[in-house]
Amino acid sequence: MPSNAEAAEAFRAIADLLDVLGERFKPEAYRRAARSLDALTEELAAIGARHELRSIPGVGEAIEEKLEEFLATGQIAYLERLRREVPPGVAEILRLPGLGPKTARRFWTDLGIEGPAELASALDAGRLDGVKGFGPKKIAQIRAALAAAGGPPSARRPIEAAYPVALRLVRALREEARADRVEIAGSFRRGRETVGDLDLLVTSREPARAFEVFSALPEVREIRMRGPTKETVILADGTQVDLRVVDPSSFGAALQYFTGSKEHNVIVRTLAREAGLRVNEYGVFRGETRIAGATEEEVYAALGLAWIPPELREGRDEIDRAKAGPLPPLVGADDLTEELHLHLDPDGGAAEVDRRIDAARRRGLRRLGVVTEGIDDAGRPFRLPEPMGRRLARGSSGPLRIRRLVELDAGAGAVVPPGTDGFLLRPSLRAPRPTDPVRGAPPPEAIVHVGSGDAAAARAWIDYAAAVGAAVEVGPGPDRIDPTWARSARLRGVPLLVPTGVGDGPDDPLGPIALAFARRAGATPGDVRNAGGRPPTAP
DNA sequence: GCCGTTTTCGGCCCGACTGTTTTCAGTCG
Repeated sequence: MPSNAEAAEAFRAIADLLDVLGERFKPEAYRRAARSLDALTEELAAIGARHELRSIPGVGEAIEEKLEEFLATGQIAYLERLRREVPPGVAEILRLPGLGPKTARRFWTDLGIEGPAELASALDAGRLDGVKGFGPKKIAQIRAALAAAGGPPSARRPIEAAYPVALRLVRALREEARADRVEIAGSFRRGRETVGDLDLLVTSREPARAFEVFSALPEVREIRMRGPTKETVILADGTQVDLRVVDPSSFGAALQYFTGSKEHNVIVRTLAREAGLRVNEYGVFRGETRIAGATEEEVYAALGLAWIPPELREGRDEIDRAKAGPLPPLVGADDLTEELHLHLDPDGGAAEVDRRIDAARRRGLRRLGVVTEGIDDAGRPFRLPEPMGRRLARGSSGPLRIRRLVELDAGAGAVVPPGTDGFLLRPSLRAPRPTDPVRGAPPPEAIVHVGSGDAAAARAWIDYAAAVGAAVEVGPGPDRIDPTWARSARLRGVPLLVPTGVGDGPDDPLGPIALAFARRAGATPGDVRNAGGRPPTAP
């Protein structure tokens, strides 16, 4: 059965080919459908089985037919036909940076160039010299693009990988460039699991200085373009970063605009047009008069909308909900009053215990759950060294209570040892079987180490959690569930466990990203086990 | 190809930047 991602990929291929053929609006229609498929929280096949494909935004009569064909046969005849019509190399030229559909089409139809290799030899033979529209700089740009094409493609990376880089850039702009405000917009701000490029937005009384400092950062490998308000650079690891300097009076509008998503912004602008207004990155305008722009709140308010958290701006139903009034507040960092899954470094001794307890106090946590035995994060049997355990036992004081937790393998027939305050269950390292019992145990507080990669296992564990009243841990990495699964769990009434990252280093992405994922799943404090959400109950 | 308090036709976001131009086309986000 083809996956949602495979269907989206097929539609993007159709869009590229239609681009080359010079179609005006169809390519965007297919891309829009592809983005909708990526955003689905359900498998396409299930929607198809209910005959509800047309309910997907951007799917009309023609695309519905193609989806049904794809689900039934794994192929789309229309795509196969387009592929026969356009030489495969022409689509490859389209993917070179700086070369778009118009240019790829000209190469193909006017010059008979059907792929990157032919383009390279045409350049060497001087066949582009003197051709209208191809000056020396353009030709150099094409050569550079061809040379870079052999290298690694700049794919989207997991957000947790981009996190430390993004923080470094923000710090440099604040401290060295003395920018007044610095925000990361784009999919990073929306808490997407993967980010393509980074969009940085700053206000500064010295814009030139901001660009100077930014260009000179050691991470910057190449300056791709630079104008008076915008600069694009490529970092050493291939990440593209856009820096924009905006006026404080339009900072909110710019932040709204560059946070996206694209689908969200299209709906926002359509709404504005219906109200006789115009929205761009400088503000909300009635005629030539700007009526909002300094903050996001006033931009949304000018359109009759409550402010919408970035994590929800995906063009689903968030705008309809914001018309009706303020959205229920999503879980925030201050709502997390407990940590339920902390592993200490067993070699850290008393200092490690004290450091984590101090951090928990400073953060105002009421309960700190430390795994004292069971299985460590690498999957090995684990028991906290006795001196650390004793020090931990003396840690409860004031409003902070220390809890001793045990982490068990579901398949091991494990027994919950006496003297512990609760337990966490993780899928068996061998064969995940959600029905595997843990002898003599109350329901686990949470299921941890459930990844999103194996859909069948994730679904089975969410079912199990629903049956016994356990929470499921959300967060980055292959051992936690992603926002899509977290949303599905939440809608089934399964509470989420959100790691706090208490005591982690300042660049450690675990806490902030886990929180963003929970928010992306639409979780309010009541949906989160360690934010005072409902406690475990027997089945 | 999709969509509709501008619904069955006629729109479809729009501004920044680059390169090659002498006023603009193409690409990108």
